[in-house]
Amino acid sequence: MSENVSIDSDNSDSTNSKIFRAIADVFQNAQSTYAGHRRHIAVLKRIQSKATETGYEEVFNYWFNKMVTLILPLKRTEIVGDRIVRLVAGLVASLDHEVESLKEKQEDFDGKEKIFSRFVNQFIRHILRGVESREKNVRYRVAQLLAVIMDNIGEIDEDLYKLIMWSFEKRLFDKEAPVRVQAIFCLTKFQDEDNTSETIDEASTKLIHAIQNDPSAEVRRAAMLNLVSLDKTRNIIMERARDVNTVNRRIVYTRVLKNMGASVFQELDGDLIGKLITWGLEDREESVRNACVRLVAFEWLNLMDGDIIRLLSKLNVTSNNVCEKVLDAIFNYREDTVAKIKLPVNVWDSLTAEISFLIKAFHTHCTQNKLEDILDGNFPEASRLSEILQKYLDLRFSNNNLSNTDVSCLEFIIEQLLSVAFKYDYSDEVGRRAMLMIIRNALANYSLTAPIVRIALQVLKVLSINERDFIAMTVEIITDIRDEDIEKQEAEEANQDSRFKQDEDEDDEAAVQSFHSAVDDLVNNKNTTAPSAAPAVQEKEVSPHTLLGCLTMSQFMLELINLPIDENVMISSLIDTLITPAVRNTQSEVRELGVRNLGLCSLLDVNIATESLYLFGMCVSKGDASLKTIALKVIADIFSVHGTKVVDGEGKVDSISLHKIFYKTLKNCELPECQATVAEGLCKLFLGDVFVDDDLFETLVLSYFSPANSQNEALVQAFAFCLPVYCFSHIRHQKRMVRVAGDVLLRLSVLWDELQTNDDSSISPDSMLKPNVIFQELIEWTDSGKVVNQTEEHFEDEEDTQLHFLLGVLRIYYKFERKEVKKMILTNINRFSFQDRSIRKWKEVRDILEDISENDDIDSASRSSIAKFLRSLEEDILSGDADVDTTKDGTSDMGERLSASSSEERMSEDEKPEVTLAVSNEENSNVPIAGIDKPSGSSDALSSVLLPPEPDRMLPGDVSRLRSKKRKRADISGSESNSDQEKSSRLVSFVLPEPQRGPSSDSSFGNPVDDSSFEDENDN
Amino acid sequence: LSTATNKENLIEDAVTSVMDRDVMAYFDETLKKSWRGREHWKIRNFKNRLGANTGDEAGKKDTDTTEQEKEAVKAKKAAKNKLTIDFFNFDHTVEERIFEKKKASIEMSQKSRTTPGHYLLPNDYHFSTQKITRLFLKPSQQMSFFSHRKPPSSHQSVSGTL
DNA sequence: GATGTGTAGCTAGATGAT
DNA sequence: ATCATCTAGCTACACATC
Repeated sequence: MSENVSIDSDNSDSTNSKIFRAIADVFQNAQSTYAGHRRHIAVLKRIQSKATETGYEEVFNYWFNKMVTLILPLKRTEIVGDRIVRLVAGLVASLDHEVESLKEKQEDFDGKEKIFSRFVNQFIRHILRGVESREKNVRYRVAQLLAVIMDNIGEIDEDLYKLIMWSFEKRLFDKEAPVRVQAIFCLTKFQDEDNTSETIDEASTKLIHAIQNDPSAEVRRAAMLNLVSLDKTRNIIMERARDVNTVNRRIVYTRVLKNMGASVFQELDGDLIGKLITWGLEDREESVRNACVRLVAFEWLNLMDGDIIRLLSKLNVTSNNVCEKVLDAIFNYREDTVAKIKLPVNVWDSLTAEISFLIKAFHTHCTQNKLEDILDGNFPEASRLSEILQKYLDLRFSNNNLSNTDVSCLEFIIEQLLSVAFKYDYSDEVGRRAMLMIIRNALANYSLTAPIVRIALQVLKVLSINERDFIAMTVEIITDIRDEDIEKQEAEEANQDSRFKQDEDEDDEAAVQSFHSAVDDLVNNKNTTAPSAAPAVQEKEVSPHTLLGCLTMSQFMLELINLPIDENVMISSLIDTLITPAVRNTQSEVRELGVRNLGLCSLLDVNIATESLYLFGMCVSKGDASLKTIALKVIADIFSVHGTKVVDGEGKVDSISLHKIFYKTLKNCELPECQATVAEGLCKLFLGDVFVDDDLFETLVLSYFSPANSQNEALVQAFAFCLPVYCFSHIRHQKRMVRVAGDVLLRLSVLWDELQTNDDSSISPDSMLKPNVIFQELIEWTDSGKVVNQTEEHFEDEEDTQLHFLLGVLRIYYKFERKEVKKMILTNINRFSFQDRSIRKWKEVRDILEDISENDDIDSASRSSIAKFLRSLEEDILSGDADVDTTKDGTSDMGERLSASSSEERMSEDEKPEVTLAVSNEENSNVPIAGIDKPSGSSDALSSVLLPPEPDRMLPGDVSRLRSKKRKRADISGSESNSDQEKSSRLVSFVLPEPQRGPSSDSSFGNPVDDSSFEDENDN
Repeated sequence: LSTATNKENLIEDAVTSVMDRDVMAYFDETLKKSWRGREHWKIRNFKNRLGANTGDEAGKKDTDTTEQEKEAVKAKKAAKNKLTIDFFNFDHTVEERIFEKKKASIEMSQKSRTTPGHYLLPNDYHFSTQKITRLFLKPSQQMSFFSHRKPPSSHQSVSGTL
């Protein structure tokens, strides 16, 4: 249509030209500033109106479209574009408003409405011509225009809606993120805001898809802020509190939740609020934490008129463990509010869950900040506190008609009071004694929940004269509970007529029976003294419920004490009468508690630890996931406390067997929690220098990078934290990393290579880090400049430095067969530091690199990286330096280390540089190496990684990673190659999950002393 | 153990704990941003380098640079503000190019349209030096690793409670 | 895909308006 | 006094460029 209108620029008087100039004039002025837009809009409306009246409506439209078209190519940041867009928005808004008001007044509505509709219709259709333009700026401006039009228009007709929907469906997947953002804005208006049906409308569905799947943080943000808040969409919006983007996370607190006002407490359930606040307060980014603090301590608290109690009740204090953090935030950021807290004397008589919690938090806060005056002013004497505690204990336990909520509320109050009591001032002896009485009484006579028992024992310990006294009291209580239970049972048995509990008794029968036999075993085996209780009582045993109670109490007690057991006869008796039988109990809950208790005892006594280690090993080997986890923790703690003296000796457990258990657990992807536990435990032990084995350490590093474990967040995060801490905490640690780094890199590169080519694997290729990233991380970890507490040892010892790692990698350079991997290595060598002064090694590095540069087929990036490296090397190290070898430099070739049976063993001195050069030349010709190095090319080595390591197949391909020098050595001492192969198969099996292969899988360890020592016992 | 040894140990432990605290704080600080390990460590490295480079210079240059920056910013803003479109005289053929479509795709690859992880962070296990120096079974008991170094054989790592 | 530049979205302190 | 508005400066992310 527009094409019919010709522009006759010569005839300046023509109406056409007048309209053109009038419109152009408005645009010309409007582009430079927002000021005057209102006037400009009025002018445009007048032009349009006049043009329409005189039959020039289409001319107006033509020129208007033309003007707007001119700003379409402007890039996003061009303010001129935004101004014109705003002008259009203003015009549309004004016209729409006019039509609406006319509609209300019922005058001249039809005409205006039609004109407006025609205008909007043709305009949208016009700019939509650019919706798929090749120019991203055009697509952006088109989407932007559409968005602001939608913002300012009441309704559009069905056809237009469909057209826009159809066009913007595709723009949601535009290559350019800003276009997608505008597309989101556009669709926002098409959502059904008061949708009550089950289904979600089309537009919202698209926003939901974008909020979760769009790679651009800004698009997800736009979707998050514009998705309508319905029951169905709320969780989807709130989960953005864990968005990978910091701003998005922050906005959940500063806008989404803030804008909800007090309705959050109605619309979100308590669990979700708890999670949101926990996430916010624990976020790694300070800005997010601050945003969350502001929301809670300012917005929400202000909504409650500063009433902390009201806020706590909104947060369901009894079931939400976020409240502690919330109060911390309030205490730290709202000193105004804290200053207003006054505890009236009578508050203690009518405690609620919320009040008691506030009291506890307030007390903790005052204690931590040493606010003695406030403490004195608000908290009563210890004796009074004990009365208060007694009162609530009575309320809880002297009344049989309590509802469940009453019970849990009272228990919550008691727990808070005990927490207060734990940090209380007991300088008043009367108060101390009063409290002591009540605590002892409560522990002995009431059936307390585990959290209450725990805190009560902590209080008891504070009140006791010394640790021995504490132990004596606690053990006495435990014994009393047991005896009383048995007496009660006897009494019940005497009353033969009462049979209403028959079923339960029968159920217990079996457990009791096996418990008996277990105790018999124990007594016979260990020759320990029988419990001091009368022998006749032994016929009856405590009920499972009481047993659990005793074990729990014993556990909490043991967690609090440090005295050696040989100074504590009472604990010995506890072990004999309670703990050891529990370990042998068939009920898993009892057994787990028993193991935990025995573990805690082991921490106190090296002999118990040594004797029990076998049992713990068995638990790991044979137990279910939860028993395994406990036992692993026990073993780790035992090593942490006692070191390695608990193993390898007369009658002691073999450390090799334990190591095998660690290996086995670490590679068992079926039990990720156990993997994570063992990972953390081993890291601790390496950090404590309890373990110093290079092979085991290498396994840890491989587990970290293994694609099989990439989904095990706990494991990955443990390593991500511990490995750098290990490497940077001591130079010895770092040297261990240096020794394994080359081999780690090679193995993982081979594996990555295989994953890229073999896409049939169940493991997706991108679940593994690319070798360059691994290489970079290893370089970082081996940078001696990052080690803390550096001493002279540093400079004295030139062995196993980062340079050693570099040299090791370069010496096996041609093992990295894939060109991509070679490039990744070469382009990262400049990350190595030049701290090492070992001239001879640097020269070897130079020689190898020069050789690679000359002879290997590498791309320009690699080549320039080498050149750059060599330049820096000349300048920093080799400049002006004669051929003097300044170091003692006992060659420690990576490969040789691998073939050595012991990690600590130092290398032979016969290494010559020319050997390496010869190797390089050999590789240059790209001739596959013959002989034992590579029996069947690379694929064999690769398949050995991916295939389950068969026991009888000793992975010949893997020997190939030993280069010429290793070959020499292997020839000389064949016995060592065996151990290397054995290690290979073991390590390799870690990298990928082991397919289920039944019990024979252990044989892959190939060690004569296998861990079958942990296999037999339970099977009888 | 004699009382003398105990005393020495106490003193040593005190010194140790101070050193440990510093070292631990250092590690917690430097590693807090790379808790997800892998991929994500890169950002930290990048930042470290920037910090290291700018550390040395200060003082006089400060004013110079700010002035220069201000000028530069002004100049740029001026340049930007200058851009105006002539709505009276324009190239009428431009419209052709503006609406021209592209042969190549202007859309995202099919693969990047859906993401299983939904761009959410994983659970944060909050590993810290505090956490890894605690015993599993007795979380209140801290071990000291970082400066309390003895030969592995005579190792007795648990020191004090806390 | 590494690099330097630009930008969005705060954050804090100053200034002015009510 | 309390509340808006403005300004400079900051950082993580996005963009552009090679």
